[in-house]
Amino acid sequence: MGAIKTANFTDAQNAIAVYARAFGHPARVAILQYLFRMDSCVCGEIVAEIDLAQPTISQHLKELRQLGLIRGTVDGTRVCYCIDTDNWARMKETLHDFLDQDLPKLDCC
Amino acid sequence: MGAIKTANFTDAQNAIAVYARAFGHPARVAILQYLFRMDSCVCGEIVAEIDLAQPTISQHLKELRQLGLIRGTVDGTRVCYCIDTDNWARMKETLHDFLDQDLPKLDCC
DNA sequence: TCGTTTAATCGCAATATTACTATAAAGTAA
DNA sequence: TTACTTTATAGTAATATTGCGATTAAACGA
Repeated sequence: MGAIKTANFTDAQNAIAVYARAFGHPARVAILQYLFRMDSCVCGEIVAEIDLAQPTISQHLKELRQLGLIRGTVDGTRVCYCIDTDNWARMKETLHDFLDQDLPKLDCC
Repeated sequence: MGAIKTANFTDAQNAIAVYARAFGHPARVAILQYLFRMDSCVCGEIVAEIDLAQPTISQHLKELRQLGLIRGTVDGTRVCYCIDTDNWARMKETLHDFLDQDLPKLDCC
């Protein structure tokens, strides 16, 4: 075992979990926050911003890229990264329905 | 290795990651959705709702309880679970600041 | 050309997570 | 009491994740 039994759950539930795992590591949170703060494409400086080895950060960037949350475009020897705003919005919509279900304060327990 | 280097990140970044990992498994998403749908305390039926072994679900419930997102109160041989609405709201606040940073559509890359 | 810079990939070790079976604990009901 | 129900815990195996050193790849500049 050790593998998630995705077949037992709905596509929507699995999608929420996949997005959540993207934010489940503080380095990826930090990368995304940095890209938002810069408000534009950022070439190279991400490794300098975060205190992890370059291959480790490269791996985190790859995960975010594969999920579509960021884009990377080659610029000479560098690679420029930025938030993919369309996919970010899509992700937000997916999580919004889940997070924003509010309840009147329960007093049953 | 294999352990997250939390010391390299801010408390806020780590908090976002911890909450996100709670939603990083579809079974925990399903449990929370069920509790929201029931709109009250739910005793016992969670195991019947989700196609995983009882100890596995008990483990997922424990994680959600330790994070404070749900409460469990003993009722005879059963345990009743419900959303902890106060902590749920706190969690939402933490994640909202992160998720709801919007950008004008970038065209730099 | 050759060296430099930058980022990705490979391969590995350490740790974490998921899921189960078996069992225990705690209450209920006969 | 004993049998039963319900949930938690212990222990374990399989898989996933994290992180890094070493290396590679690709583009640049002298």
